[in-house]
Amino acid sequence: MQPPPGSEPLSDFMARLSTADRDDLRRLAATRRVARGELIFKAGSAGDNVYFLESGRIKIYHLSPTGKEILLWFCFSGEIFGLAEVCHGGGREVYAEACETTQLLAVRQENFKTFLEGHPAAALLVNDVLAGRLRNLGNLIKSLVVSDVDERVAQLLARLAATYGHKMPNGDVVLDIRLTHQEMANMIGSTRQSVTSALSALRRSGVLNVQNHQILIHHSAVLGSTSVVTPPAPVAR
Amino acid sequence: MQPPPGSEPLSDFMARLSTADRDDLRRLAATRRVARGELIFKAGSAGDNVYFLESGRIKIYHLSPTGKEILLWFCFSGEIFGLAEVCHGGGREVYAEACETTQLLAVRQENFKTFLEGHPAAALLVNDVLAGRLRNLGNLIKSLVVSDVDERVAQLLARLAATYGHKMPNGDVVLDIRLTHQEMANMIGSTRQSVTSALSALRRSGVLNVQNHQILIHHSAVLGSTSVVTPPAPVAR
DNA sequence: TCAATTCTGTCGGCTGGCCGACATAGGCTA
DNA sequence: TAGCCTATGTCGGCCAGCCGACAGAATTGA
Repeated sequence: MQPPPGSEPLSDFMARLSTADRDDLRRLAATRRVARGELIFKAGSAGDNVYFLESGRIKIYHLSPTGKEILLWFCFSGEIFGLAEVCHGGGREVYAEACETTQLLAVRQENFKTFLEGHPAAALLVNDVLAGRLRNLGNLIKSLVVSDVDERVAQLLARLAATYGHKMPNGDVVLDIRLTHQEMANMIGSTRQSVTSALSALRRSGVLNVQNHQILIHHSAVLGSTSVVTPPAPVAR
Repeated sequence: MQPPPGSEPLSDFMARLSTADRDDLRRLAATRRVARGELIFKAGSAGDNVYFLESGRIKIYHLSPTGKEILLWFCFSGEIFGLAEVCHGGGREVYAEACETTQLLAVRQENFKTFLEGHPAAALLVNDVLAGRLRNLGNLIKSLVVSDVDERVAQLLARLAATYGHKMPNGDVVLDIRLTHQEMANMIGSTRQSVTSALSALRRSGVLNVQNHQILIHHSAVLGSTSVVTPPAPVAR
């Protein structure tokens, strides 16, 4: 399977840090345990900390005035989050919520800046992480604008499978992140009902199977076929 | 006027660099002149350079398989661009095109990385720029999902006015970036016609005026009122 | 073990806004 | 000054997909 647009491996910040750097960073950090459904921070609050996920899973999202959740991305073990506003100053614009019981490290903004100044490799790594997220959001915007719901669901699955899927011996890919249709809808700007129907369409056409909350994507399936490799010639102007 | 969501001043990378750092960077750079409509890079090409805009204006966009342009952001004088893919490795995913005659500096990827390693302040500045763009795209996604076209147009104008508008003595704001309705549509995922009608609606309701390609936003107007400051309580789950 | 709650699946009605289509205005070029 | 090209303005048909509604399945909690 070719890497679908928007999938970025190597998001594990802590793992990519050198051992020495990691130890230095750990010395600055306070640990914190968060239960499922609890907020780590919310829009409007001061962005005084940067966080690192030791275990568990959190989601970063906007909230619309009517309470609709716009899910921007997940963070898994090892990932850094909450630094966009910290880099920039000003309050949070997004919410960070634990999807399951989560263990995390918190580092105060000033301390993290000082740390980066003394650890150039870490600073470049942060660039990398931000750049990857920027690409992801750019791709999401593209698909919001040009793709219909069925396509967006397929692309979402392809992206998730590439990043978090487990490859089976026969080439199939198993995705065992427990996602509700509602959450998927929040990730692609659609509704619960539309995701349900898109998924059953995919199941009917045989590209995937759902068994007890695991999604099994068949080996031959070309999901999210909006290829990036052969863009059309730029339009004449 | 309160700062609308998604507006980020201080995007002028070069200006925020210290004089010494700027000189060091200039030594690594080749200059290049690009005419209006010319591409600096395109999706699929190798991301071997980072660019700095000396003068002019460029736009960063995706292209859909059908040739539709998805405009992610503009860069103006002093801004850095083309680093997301460079940080990350891999080819370009977006197009960079000059909106007018443009003078720019090009620095090779490896050299820029080395430069950042030796200039921590610059590396932090890059973080800042990326973080700002990440926030902007996040806000764009939010508005794509929750706002209708009329609202999105208003938010776009508010954002542009905050970043690039000139304040008049009487409090009105003048926006003199020459944008076609088509370009605006490309920035908010809509169509030329819908932007036209949204703009005339705004004109009719008296919040703005258009005279020879300048948009004049009335002082009292509260454009893009989707405030970030008082989000509703998170939905119970 | 039995509520209580949360998810999944399906259906129809309603509509925002996309997509032609066409007319006019404005800006460049010669 | 005429001619060309691009941008603006307006209209109507059409449809993807949102929304409400409801039933059944699956989970959770006590």
